[in-house]
Amino acid sequence: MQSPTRAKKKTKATSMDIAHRAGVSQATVSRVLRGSPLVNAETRRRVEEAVKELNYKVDRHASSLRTQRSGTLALLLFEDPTPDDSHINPFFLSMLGSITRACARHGHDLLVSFQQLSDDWHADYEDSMKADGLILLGYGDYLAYESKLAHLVAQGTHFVRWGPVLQGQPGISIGCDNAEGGALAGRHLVAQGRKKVAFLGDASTHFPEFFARYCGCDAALREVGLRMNPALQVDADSTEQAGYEAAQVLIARGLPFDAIFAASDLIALGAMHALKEAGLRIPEDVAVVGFDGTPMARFSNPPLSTVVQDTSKAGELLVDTLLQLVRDQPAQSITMAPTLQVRASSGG
Amino acid sequence: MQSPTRAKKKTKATSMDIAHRAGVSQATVSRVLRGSPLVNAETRRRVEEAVKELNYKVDRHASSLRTQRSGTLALLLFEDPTPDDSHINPFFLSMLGSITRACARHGHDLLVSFQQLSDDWHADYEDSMKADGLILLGYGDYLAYESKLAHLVAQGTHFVRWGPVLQGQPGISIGCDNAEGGALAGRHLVAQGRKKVAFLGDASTHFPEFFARYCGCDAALREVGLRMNPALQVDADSTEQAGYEAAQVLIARGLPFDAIFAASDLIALGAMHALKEAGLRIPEDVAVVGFDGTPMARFSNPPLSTVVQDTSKAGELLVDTLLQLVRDQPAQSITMAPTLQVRASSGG
DNA sequence: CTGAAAGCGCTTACAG
DNA sequence: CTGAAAGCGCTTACAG
Repeated sequence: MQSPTRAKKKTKATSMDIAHRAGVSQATVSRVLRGSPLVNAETRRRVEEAVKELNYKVDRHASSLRTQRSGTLALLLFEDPTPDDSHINPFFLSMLGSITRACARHGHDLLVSFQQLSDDWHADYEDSMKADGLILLGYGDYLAYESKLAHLVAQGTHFVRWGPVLQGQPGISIGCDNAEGGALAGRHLVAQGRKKVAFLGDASTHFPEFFARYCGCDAALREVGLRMNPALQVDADSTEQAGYEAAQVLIARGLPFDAIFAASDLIALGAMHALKEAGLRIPEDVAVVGFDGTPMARFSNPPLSTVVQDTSKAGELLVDTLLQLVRDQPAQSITMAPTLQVRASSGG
Repeated sequence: MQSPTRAKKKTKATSMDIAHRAGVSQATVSRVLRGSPLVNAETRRRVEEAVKELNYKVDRHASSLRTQRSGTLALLLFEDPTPDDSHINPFFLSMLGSITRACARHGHDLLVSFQQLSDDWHADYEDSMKADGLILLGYGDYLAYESKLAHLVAQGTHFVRWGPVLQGQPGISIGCDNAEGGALAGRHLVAQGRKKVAFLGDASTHFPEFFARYCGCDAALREVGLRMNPALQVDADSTEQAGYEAAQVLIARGLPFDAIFAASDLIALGAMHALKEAGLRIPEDVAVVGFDGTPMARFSNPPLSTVVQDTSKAGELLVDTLLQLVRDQPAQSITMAPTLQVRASSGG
């Protein structure tokens, strides 16, 4: 099909056109559009009419240039290393959804961008005035990340980060209580009579979120005199493939285990795959609990128990907090409480 | 945790500052930054050095105001009626991901926004100069939609729509060959020996995509002397809940059927739920095929056969085509070929 | 309550 | 190859 004949783009109406039509000065048009209280009601009416007739919209760039505010927030999503093109972590995808909604509710636009951890992102968006503030999202090696955050703080950039609230960390974070989430999983597994809980996911200071989940689970086991066995921990980043391979490694070690606590749902899903291939029954032989509360956890076979992070609320909090920062109001880091969703994978 | 003492925001460097520092005029700075060929190599070097030292970024609003180009594309995602806050259709979520990537590759920013079909979106983004062009995404009643598209064309707005390429439709579309997708499903079910294929999803001109899927499946059955039975069709929009309810309605009708072709994966997932509750075995009693190729299709129980739309390629094509339009280059609608992913739900 | 005027930070003819 | 100057479309003191 050929390109249809395109209507020649009409030259856009400006506030000058509105002024002429309404018989007022351009300044008055601007006052009406900004909702200034010092405009006569009748004048206002005439202007609004002209605006409607000419289908006028304020030019965003002119306005932002003058006010030095863009009315836009930027969401930077990190992925390092670059994953398969089509499969962004579903947890971040739902965050993206709720952040977009929260922005809309607050009358802001949202600029979305994927970044590599290695990129020179730390000085771009706000300096070029594209956005009034930044939302940072993504897994990745925290130690590599921290200096960039410090740089942002030094530059006076407004930003919030999704992630754990850590001692002395630069900037403000909104995050889930990962230790509590781990404890939820651990207590549940203990209640199911499990004693040998394996952990799939990196458990070091490079990934403080995973590490806290591990520690929380360990703490829960210790409440009843048990503990995590480091020999039952296998590194994995948050992909199905990594979970699959990690579970194979775990099985190959030949040590007995009766439960897997996976650092994310994606890891858990991959692990279940490997368990089934090895002829292990879920949950009879091995109970599995994931983390994140992603949509697909409900649909897996068997349905996956998971520690749920409320992405809706998280998105709202991220945007709220960032907007406070942008307005130079005091703001603080927030830790959210996770909940446990028990399903068949852990024999609930 | 209290807000950390924020470094006082330094006043941003402007091209004037760079000019002073490099000992040239502001105009020359601008030329260097825009890559103008008429700048002396040594001059260029000095300017670039100053830019680096002061960490200067071109002010986007000033630049856009002057050039009347924003370097930004807007993605409008329609949802009507408003669904549960957290669950955006996963198919659109992956489109969002691939569109974001494609934009980045082309050096454009992406503004994301959710819209209600009823909103006054048709004249906003481009008129306010926020974006150079629009990408339209979303399900919804096409008949309600069409007049808005015509309006966009009349206004000379640059846009592409994800959706079927229809006769005489306003504007340009990139879409999947839904009839072919339906045929793929139909032929496969026939090959599995199924004869009574039910269809879950609205099959009317209001939803041309679903309708084409239905017709394509029907055509495939007719190739072997069978046909779709309208009494085995139940309306459903693309949610799990609707699929669940539609399957219950179907079962309640009491007519025999040995396969379900669902208009989307979400519908299929909901339907499988209802089938299992009714004691029907998948695929022994009823084979199920979905549509979209969403990630969770792989994880369902049993894994769901589905007609796959390549979201990666779709995102790339949408952005490419829109950019052609923005540059006033000829562009055309494109129909993409779907593929069939056979899994256990259809006894493959 | 309203208008005239300055200025936000760029880009790009125009002149040299 | 470079600079001086106009102007993109607004917002907001300032004066009345």
